[in-house]
Amino acid sequence: MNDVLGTKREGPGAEKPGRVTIRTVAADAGVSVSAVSKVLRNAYGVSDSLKARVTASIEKLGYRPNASARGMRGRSYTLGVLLSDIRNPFFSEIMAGINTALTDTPYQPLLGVSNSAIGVEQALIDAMIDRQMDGLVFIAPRMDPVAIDAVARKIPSVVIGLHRPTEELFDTVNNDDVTGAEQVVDYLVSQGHSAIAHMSLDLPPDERQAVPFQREKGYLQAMNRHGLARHIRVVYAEHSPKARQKARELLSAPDRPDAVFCWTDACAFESISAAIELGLRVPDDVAIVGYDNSPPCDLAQNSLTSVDQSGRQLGAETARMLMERIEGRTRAEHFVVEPRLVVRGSTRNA
Amino acid sequence: MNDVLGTKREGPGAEKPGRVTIRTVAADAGVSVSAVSKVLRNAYGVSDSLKARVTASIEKLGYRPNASARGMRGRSYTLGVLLSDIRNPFFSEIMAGINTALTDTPYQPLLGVSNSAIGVEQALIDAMIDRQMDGLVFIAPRMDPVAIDAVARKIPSVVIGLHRPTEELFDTVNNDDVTGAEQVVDYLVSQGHSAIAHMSLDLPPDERQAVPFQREKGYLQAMNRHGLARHIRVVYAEHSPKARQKARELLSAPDRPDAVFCWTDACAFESISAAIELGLRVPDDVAIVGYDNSPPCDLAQNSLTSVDQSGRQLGAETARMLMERIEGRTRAEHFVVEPRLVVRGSTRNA
DNA sequence: CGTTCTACGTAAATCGTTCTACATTTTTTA
DNA sequence: TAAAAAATGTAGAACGATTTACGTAGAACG
Repeated sequence: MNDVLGTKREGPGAEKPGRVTIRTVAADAGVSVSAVSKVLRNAYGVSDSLKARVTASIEKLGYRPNASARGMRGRSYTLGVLLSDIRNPFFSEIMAGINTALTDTPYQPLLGVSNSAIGVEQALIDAMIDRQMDGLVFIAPRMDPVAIDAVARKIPSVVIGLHRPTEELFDTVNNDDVTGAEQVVDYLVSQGHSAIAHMSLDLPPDERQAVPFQREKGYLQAMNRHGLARHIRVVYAEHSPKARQKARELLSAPDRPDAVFCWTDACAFESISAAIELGLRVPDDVAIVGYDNSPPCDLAQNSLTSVDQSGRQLGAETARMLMERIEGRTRAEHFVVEPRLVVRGSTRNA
Repeated sequence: MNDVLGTKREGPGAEKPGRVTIRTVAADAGVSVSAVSKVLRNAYGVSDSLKARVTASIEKLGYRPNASARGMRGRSYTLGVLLSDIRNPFFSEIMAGINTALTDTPYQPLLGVSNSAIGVEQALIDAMIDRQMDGLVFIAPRMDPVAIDAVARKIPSVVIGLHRPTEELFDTVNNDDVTGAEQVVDYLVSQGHSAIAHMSLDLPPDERQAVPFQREKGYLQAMNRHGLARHIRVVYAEHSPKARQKARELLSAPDRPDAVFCWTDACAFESISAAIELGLRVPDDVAIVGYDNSPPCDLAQNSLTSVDQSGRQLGAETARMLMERIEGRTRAEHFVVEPRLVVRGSTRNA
């Protein structure tokens, strides 16, 4: 009922059975807790002999620092990754790049999935800040850019898929979407197409920095440059199920385009599906192009011509930049990779 | 240089500017820190008036509890989800189910991605334990089942995709893979097929509880039941790129099967690709069946007959079970959902 | 030989919660 | 109306690390 002898810690060296903490290590190595902490953090003022002793004890006891305790004092060594759509196979390439770049660093990436729901996205960010994450990666966020500013003011952030070349609050990582889209149109024109339609994402009109808008911009520029202004036709659709319906409408219209440039692979797969359902041959009746060059492009049933933007590289750069920011860099960096068109059967007969 | 007035906390109510903690709230509401904590945890002994006052202050100040600090004392309200393969679209259905079930609970799921690498998987688990996660979800883990036992002894765990009906240390969530596989074979036989091959995953021979093994078992049972023992043929392949090669070999052999049952959709998509590359028609020359009924099955270019196991439901059940376990349930629960065959064009002409 | 640096260690405060053990009402019961 | 029980609130000790401020040897210096 009352304090039985032994209920409370008995002297500085004692501890609960089974639980290995920094004091267990200190006791085992015969040094102070602070000394162990120094070794853990590679801090200044540690002799080789002390370091060796402590390291041996850590190894022997299988000690692992408690991340919550660390989080209370500063670093949690955890990076939050905000994934707007787990279904997008391109994003998994990015993740692979991030994971690889973080191997052998003390940082651990943990993902939150928002499914493009803005409310969820904000809640997820709050949850990550509550959890003392050291930094945040946004992958193709849907939320209000102003809200991102607010977050970046609180915590080091890198955003993938948002064009803000003069942003100072956070770093950005992108491919050159305008150029990529132009490449697509240039190529289709070179193949003899002229009635080239574009399928984009249904976005609020103020999101000029968003990826779909940039791709649309490249499409429009190139169409105009080729003197195809009268063939310009942009269709807006939401995500997958709706995209197929829109594609069906587009492809069954009397003035059907002879090529469709879809803003993302997923949309292109839906378009191929719609074409097949309508009895159209790809590419003979209609050529189809996607964006991201995600793994399914390579399947023969898709054989989708697409724009490659090297997700792994983007991911790796992102991880590097975020770590730099956490270590203290304050000037923003904006990384842009050049996209590259990969031609496959959806635009050309084998 | 030395302690300037104001450097240290001045009395219990003072705090660093900008940082809203539980004491800020307590000061604002004119109550004790413990009282606020009680309100936060819905603990016993709080009057309505006190609760109202505290809630108002929390709202007004925009206070959010620090998860690290909570983690130090017990709950971190974070659930770790171990995803063995982020590319698998079926897993994203599971995630959607988990997310939905966790909305309006205090728990936040965070994902770790292992890409089926066993070393990474173990490291990820350690990282999650270091971060004081309240519970763990394993989605189709590849690691040694004995290692899972060790983890489950430390932290409440639910495992999806591991058949252990008598396990007491953790809960499991599955569909009945044996039945599902039997349904596939039964259906193919009813459609007149007999030379039905099976593509499975290349696994160490001791993993009897793993999903691919269960599906193979169902395949074998059904084949035998139909008197098709001499047609039994199982091909083992690793993940995607290798699977296509194996499928190509299988389908270009002189004794080519007239139907292929693939252990998972991804494998089936690769098989369709291989068939097309070889100039074979699906389903006329070869019928193909997958497992999981993931979203791409529905695309016309795949039109893949597949076994549905309702990922959303599995995910929701998982979340429920894990929360129960965290709240104290110790008896294991093993949830099994009945699979259901969804017939599409890959086995039947439209 | 006394003084000043370094290099190496340590003690103790601190981070923001939770939660046990009381203290103080208020209500119920006898 | 006194005693017991229930309801409500508080003080303060954890939790496990980091980090500041210092103490103590030697080494280097004049």
